[in-house]
Amino acid sequence: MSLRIYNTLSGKVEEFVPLNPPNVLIYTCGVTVYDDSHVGHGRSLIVFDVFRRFLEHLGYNVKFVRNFTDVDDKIIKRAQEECTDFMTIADRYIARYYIDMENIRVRPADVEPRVTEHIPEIIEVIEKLIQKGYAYEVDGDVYFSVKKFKDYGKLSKRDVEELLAGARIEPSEKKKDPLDFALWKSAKAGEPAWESPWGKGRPGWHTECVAMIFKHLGETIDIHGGGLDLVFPHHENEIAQAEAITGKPFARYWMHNGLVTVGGQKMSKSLGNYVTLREVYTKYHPDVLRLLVLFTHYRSPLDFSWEKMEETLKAYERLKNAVEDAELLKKLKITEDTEGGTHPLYDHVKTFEENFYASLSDDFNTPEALAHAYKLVSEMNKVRNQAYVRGNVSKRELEAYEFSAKSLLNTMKKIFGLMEDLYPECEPKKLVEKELEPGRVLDTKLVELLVEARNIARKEKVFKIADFIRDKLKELGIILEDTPAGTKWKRKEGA
RNA sequence: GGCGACGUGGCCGAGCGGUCAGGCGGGGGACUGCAAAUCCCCUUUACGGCGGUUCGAAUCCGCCCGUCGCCUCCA
Repeated sequence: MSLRIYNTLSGKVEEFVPLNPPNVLIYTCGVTVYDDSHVGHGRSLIVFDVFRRFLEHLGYNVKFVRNFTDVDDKIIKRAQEECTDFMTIADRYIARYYIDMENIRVRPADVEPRVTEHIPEIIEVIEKLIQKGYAYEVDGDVYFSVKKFKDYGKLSKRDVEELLAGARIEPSEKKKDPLDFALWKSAKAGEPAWESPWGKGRPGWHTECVAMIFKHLGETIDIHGGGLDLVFPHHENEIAQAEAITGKPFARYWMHNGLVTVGGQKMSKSLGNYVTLREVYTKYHPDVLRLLVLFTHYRSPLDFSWEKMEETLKAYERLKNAVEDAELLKKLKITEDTEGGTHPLYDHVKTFEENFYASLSDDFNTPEALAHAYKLVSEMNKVRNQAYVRGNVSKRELEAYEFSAKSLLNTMKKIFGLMEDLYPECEPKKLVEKELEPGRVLDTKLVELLVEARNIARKEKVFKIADFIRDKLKELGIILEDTPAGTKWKRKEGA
């Protein structure tokens, strides 16, 4: 089945055909490391993390590059505020970024280049642009001449003349044309600077991605991604630089994720309406955030709220219960089969898997894919309910349920990165810097002991004691559920 | 002002020409000592408004109303 994705460049959903199959080259714009990442960054990171996993599932050999902008105005400003150098700030937030990524289960990219480690490559790009007549130097600054690049505006569908009308020009700048953008900024006192053919200075923002892509991926890549807010001017400027140099298409497909909003407004630092990833994953299991992101189509806006997190938590538990309860079902009395033939669940699994991937292939429709997963959950629950009501499970049912649970878990784990700590193949990674809540430090053996004591009380019909134990454990973050197959206990995932 | 999105049932959120979304919530019932989980039924003749195209439109076209994003750093 072919993959179809929306290409911002054409404004249409197109069939995805890599330049050199089975290789796929992807680049996404990473973060500027001047502060902690928030949910808006998280969404973009999660979306492309899952998309990459899906491409790998399709059999592509993916090379994924995601950069760090580790020198820029905001980093320098932050350093000045803290009376330190910009590199200290950048290093700190890169370290914190990695902690965030581990916690929200975003896999590292294959290459994660830093701007400060690519200064020679950036200078090379700028030199080529000057040679080709697309850039000019003024007093140590270098600007790209937008009017020289005839395709300017093709990504963001903007008209140069119209842009010109609304353009404003900073009085301090020396550009010849208001639309021109800085490739190289001459050094100001106290700011980081590197030697260049134009004197000491530092790179402008838009050139880094071009230089890094040329170095790590090549002149034409398959997919370039990022947040919708990067379309203009950042990505437009990248195209201008890269294509001015090579004369070849820079990226064949441009993918942009919708923005995260809060109360309908864009989540951003400047508005102060942001929620850091750290805040989210210390309150909720990381899967809940992932699921929240995947429950909305990647191109639509996603309005974040804690209420929605709470709703998503419930939805997550429904998914997880279905998988986990295979274990519980096993504890019921197992009877011999009374019916022959294959259990209907096998068909539902097949349908689920087919539809799940079909949805993802249709412009990466994760909400629709999830809907198919929940249909399987529903079918599994019916089987489970019947078994519970009867108080026994047939071998045939059990096998079908286990097969379904396995399919669901494997798919969710592999593609969506969910439930990674359920039946881990190796030791689960500890959530870094996750604050230990009371429920988390309770010893498993001690909980089991209390559950056992409570069940003795239940047998003796001393419900006061039984309920007391259940209530108190709940306060400590342990949830008890009595089922025909015994008492199930779990740690609370939520706040 | 220009460009681009979007407005779906109580809420969230897919679908984008004709048969299903899905999640969350609310009500009733089954099961249970109770709770939880799960199942069944209901909440559901949903698609911003007004016209038009069509045998048929939430889906296509036009106009209007409303919300948001980009146009400056931004995932």
